[in-house]
Amino acid sequence: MLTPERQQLIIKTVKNDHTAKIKQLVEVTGASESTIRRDLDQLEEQGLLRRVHGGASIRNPASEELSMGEKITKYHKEKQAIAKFAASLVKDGDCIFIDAGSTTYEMIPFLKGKNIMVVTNGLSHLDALNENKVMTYVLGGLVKHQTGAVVGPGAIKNLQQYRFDQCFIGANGVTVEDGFTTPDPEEAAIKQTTLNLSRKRYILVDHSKFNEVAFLRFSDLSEAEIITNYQGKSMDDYLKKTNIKVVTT
Amino acid sequence: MLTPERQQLIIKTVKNDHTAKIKQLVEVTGASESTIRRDLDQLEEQGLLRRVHGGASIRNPASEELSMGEKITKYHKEKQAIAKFAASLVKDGDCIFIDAGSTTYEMIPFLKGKNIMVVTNGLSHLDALNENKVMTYVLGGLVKHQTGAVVGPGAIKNLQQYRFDQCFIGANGVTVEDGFTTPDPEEAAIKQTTLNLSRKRYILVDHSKFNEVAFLRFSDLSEAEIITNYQGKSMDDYLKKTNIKVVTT
DNA sequence: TTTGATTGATTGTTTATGAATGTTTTTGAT
DNA sequence: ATCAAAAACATTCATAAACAATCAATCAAA
Repeated sequence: MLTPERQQLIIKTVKNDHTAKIKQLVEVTGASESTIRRDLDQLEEQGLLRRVHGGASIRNPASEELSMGEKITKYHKEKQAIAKFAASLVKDGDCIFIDAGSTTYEMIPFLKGKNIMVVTNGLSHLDALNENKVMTYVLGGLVKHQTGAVVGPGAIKNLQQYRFDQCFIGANGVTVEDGFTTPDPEEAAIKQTTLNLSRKRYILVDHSKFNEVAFLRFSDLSEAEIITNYQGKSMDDYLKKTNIKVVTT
Repeated sequence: MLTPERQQLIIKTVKNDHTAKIKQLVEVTGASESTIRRDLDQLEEQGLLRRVHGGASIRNPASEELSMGEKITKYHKEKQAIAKFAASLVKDGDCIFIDAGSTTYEMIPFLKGKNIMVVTNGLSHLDALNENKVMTYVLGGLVKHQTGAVVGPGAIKNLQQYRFDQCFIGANGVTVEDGFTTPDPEEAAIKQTTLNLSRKRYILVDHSKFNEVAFLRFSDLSEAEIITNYQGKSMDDYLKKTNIKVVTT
């Protein structure tokens, strides 16, 4: 048996049971104990599993589930800077919508103590909003467990009862031609509806979303202002269509 | 059995019962008392549980980061038994309402895998519903941060779009004269409205709520059936007014 | 044939475990 | 409140299992 094949088998076995003894792996692969140990060393080096006395286990057995607030997100520093500026636009007395998503989530600590009303479809936002003593309305509707967002026709209908001074929306792609795009149809519908109900409209996107296109378009560039840390090319083209606030980390 | 597997099992057991004796853990894992003690030391070190004389418990509610599901609740065993029976009444295809509260929360693990639709106003229920792969609608409205419940006129209006095969409601007080009572006006309104929208109506209350009266009455005894572990006096008087299922721990 | 890499066996070392020890804490009776 | 018994505890120690390190054998490529 070849080395890569054997290591694949090891990974598969460990993943399957969440844990595997050396003896099991010897039996499964037909290799010797020494070889298995060497494989485990390598696989741990690559971060694919965790060695424990007696065998191996998957990497994160102890810290089972982290809420989204605790998850490590890409470009966290950048998102925080974007969110901080966005939050600075919110004035006492405002009624605002905060979209589900990791960038908008970062706004919440910066809203602390403000006398505002927040509506959100992001379930993972609720704890943070609570901690920061912000008056919160949660959107009703189907819970999309994967992302912790509230979606569906019921949510749209519920949403239409509100009017917002400002809304803060995330996006997965931004281009000059296609505007703002996102992969999920139901979330796209929420974003679209929200934009229609808001006086001031902000899209929060980090640099990695620029010049990318996702499956569904939910708005033209001109419909909302952008808050980002992007400073790359085509900036002039973007600026012809809408206002952009560029923040630096 | 490998260390991580054993420790996972310990965590799972402790989480499930909110508390576990060393002897139980010895039995469950098949390890010796010494090993269990060492594991508990480590797990406490990692902040995953709390050691107490005689065993371990989940961490105190003092650290705010725990969801309600993990908080220590009084009469947990009893509530679990009540909830288990309640969940057994739910059949595939049902649309049900689950009220916010610690007793109703305990139903969720017993709903695992059922092909049902759940509507809830309990935000702390959402994670558990997610984990157990139950299709969930969250009620929209004002988030009452103290209890993690959705309330308010908007919530009532949102609620009225639904019709339920069954509803499972909590209460803080039950008496023959005053029926079901609860301290919070807004939550009372939710309970009342829900009862009106449901075909089968169940109130889940542990023994400590019997012959107690809270501030607001939200229903007469005859309006709903009771699931409880109460076996005290006046049972005949209660039975004249409604059906009571008594469960034993 | 030589070189380098991989393997499996052997070595002494380290680690996890469970039993045994005496100590502390809890409990219940006075 | 006080004391004695029981339960739970921390600590120690011996042992068996798992370990890292080493080395010779094997195999493939140069």
